[in-house]
This record gives sequence, structure tokens and C-alpha cells, in this order.
Amino acid sequence: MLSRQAIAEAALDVVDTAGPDGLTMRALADRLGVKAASLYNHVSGKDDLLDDLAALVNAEIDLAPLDDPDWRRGLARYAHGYRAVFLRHPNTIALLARRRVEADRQLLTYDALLAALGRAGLDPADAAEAAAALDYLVLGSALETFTAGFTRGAAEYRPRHPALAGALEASAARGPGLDDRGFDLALRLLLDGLAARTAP
Amino acid sequence: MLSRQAIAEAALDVVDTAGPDGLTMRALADRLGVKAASLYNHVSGKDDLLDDLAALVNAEIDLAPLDDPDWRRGLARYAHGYRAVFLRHPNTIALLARRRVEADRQLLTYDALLAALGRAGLDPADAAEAAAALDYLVLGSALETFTAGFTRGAAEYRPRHPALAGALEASAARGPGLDDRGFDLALRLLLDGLAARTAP
DNA sequence: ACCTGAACACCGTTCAAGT
DNA sequence: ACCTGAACACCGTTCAAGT
Repeated sequence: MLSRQAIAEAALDVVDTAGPDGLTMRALADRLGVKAASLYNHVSGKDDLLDDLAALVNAEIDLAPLDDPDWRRGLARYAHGYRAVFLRHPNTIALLARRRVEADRQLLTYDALLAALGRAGLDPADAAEAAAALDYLVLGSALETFTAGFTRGAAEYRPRHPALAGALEASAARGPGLDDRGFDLALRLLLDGLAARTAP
Repeated sequence: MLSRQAIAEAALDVVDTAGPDGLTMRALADRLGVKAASLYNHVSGKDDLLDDLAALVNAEIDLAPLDDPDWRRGLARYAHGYRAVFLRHPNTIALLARRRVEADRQLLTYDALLAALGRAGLDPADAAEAAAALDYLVLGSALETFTAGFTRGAAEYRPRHPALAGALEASAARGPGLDDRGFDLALRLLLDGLAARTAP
């Protein structure tokens, strides 16, 4: 019944619904119909549990787009899929970032990305930088959700922060999804720039 | 003696040295030579304290570069300064991200950035997207520090993850600072792309 | 007005005791 | 082999009591 796998899945559920602070050993045990102390028969502690959680979330990232013969399209689809995973599980980011990369699935993800960048014609050192840049963009955009921070209406910002108000308003007129458009813009410009650096 | 200002400064100190989880009301009170309960005479709770902390960190961001008549140079310097603040206080990112932007100083920062993007010749909706993209890049790069996750030597990765090993090795040959180079690359390509979008 | 001690309901984790 | 109750040292927060 109880297993590392089941515990990790329940943990992701708890984090998704109750937030990073809601993931307590007691709440997790409750969801599994068990007492907190029982969890320690399967994981050595909360830190160990977070490693499993990292692996679980990373396993959701679809690597298939990286095999696309059109590398720009492939990278764009990969990046969108990567970001979608963390938009589905935004509460995990603060929990999992700044941890060492040890889950095999996560190492495999980076390896596949770097291989794809290599096939695109980037030399390995450039590929490393490009992979880092992609990572920053995806995690930053999933973590921060620019728009969500501005909780008041543009009109309220206008008196003291006119440029902010104007930008929020103009962007709203373009439709919802400023976060998505900001990410798309950066991704497109990044891929444009990388294309200019690929060997022929 | 005790004041919101002094408490916030001590809190930043505690977070910097003891990590996000090290910031407890008791540890903070200790550093101030007082008991935890005393803090509640000045802040309404830990959440309130984190608002002050956000304001304090944001106040470190230098907005002067945004007035540079050469907007590309100004934005690059601003972004580097912004990132430097969070590299100095990396433990604050997970603590402060995903909070509503309410500190006046933070609203002012975004307003100044959007005004600068407008002066550069971007229309307001494009400026909003560019500001979001910059934010993602800065916070993502300060949060994640790509390199720090790979704790083992490249040789250890090679058997199972050759592209990863090759990229880490080639990047190390280029010198330390893969994170900085990844950020610089993305920033440069972003600014290049924005330049093409500015009105003449 | 502000600091404190004691208390509350919560944490993660351990461990002897059960089955 | 695995679950549990009780306990430990910790959390954030409250509040009556002190000065």
C-alpha cells in the first residue's frame, strides 16, 4: 500500500493544493490514511521526500520535442512543455529550486537538452550557456508570474506609477496572458540569437 | 531601539546567513537581543515582516542606469545590478517570490523600468512583455544558479550523460561563471531583439 | 508604550511498543 | 516488516502580567 512512489505522488497533491507550507509530514500522512511516523519507514526524512518530489515533477517534462529535426521548433516546444509542467505545479518551484540535481530523470533531461543544442550546431560551451539561459527563463517565468504581483487595477497605479499603469493597460488590451507573451518574446529572441550562432 | 526598520535589517541578516528556514521569529528576536513576543509590538506577524524584507531588498536595486541616454547600455547595467542584489541575497528569492507587489519601492522600480523601455522606443504593451522577460531572466538566474546543481565532476556524468558532461567541461575550459555567461547571453540576445522592435 | 513568561496549536523526527 | 502513541525540541502567535 504505502511506498516511496505513493508517498511522492501524495506529496505532489498536497503541495499543489495546500502550497509549499502545507506540505507537512502530518498532512501528508493524513492524505495517505496513515500516521506521520509511518512515513519514516519509507523515506529517511522530508529532505529525502523532496528528492522524490523533484524526480516526479521532472518526469512530467516531455523530452520528445528535442528530437524534432527542426531544432528551433523542437526547442520552442520543449521549453513550452517544461514551463507548462511548472505552471501546473507552481508551488513546487520554491521547494525544489536551489537543490542539487541528483534525480536521474533530471540529469537525463539536461543531457537531452544539451544534446539537442549540440545537434543544432552550437559548440558545447555555447550549448551550456544556452541551456542555462533557457532554464532561467522557464523557472523565472513559472516562479514569478509577473502579472500576479500587480493585484490592483491599472487606474490605481496611474497617479504614482504612470508608466506601469500604461504598460499594464496596453498589455491588457492585447488580451490576457502577459506572462505567456513575455515568456514567448524572450524565448523567440533567444532562439533567434542562437540561430545566428549555430555552425552552418 | 527596536523598530520596523531595525527588525527588517536583522531579518535580512538572518536570512542571508541562516537560509530561508533559519528565519524564525525566535532567531530574529535573539539577534536583536529581545524575546520573540516583543516583535509583535512592531510587526503584525511574519507575513508583515516579509513585506518589509521585500521592500528592503528592492531598495538595493540601483535605478540610476535606467536614465542612461544609451538605453541598451542602461538596461544591461540595470539588469546586472538587479541580478547582483539577488545574488547577494539568494535566500530571499524563494521567500519573496510569488508575493503581491505592494512595497512602494518595488512599484517604483517597475515603473522606472517600464518608463525606460518606453523611452527606448517600445510601445507600452511591448514594454510590459520586455519587463516581464527581464524579470524572469534575473530572478530565474539568481534562484536557480544552474551550475550549483551539478555537484559531481564532469567525468562522473560522462558514462550516462555524455552531452551534459561535455558541455560542463567545455564551459569550465572557458572559465568559471557559467551562470553569469548564461545570463549575459540571454540578456544580450534579448536586448538585440528589442532593438529591432524599437520605433526609429 | 513596550518587553516578557507562559501557554496554545502546530512542526519534524525518534523510538519503544505493538501487530 | 511496517504501523502507532507518546515524546522531544522546535515553530508562529497570543495574552495577561509586569515595568
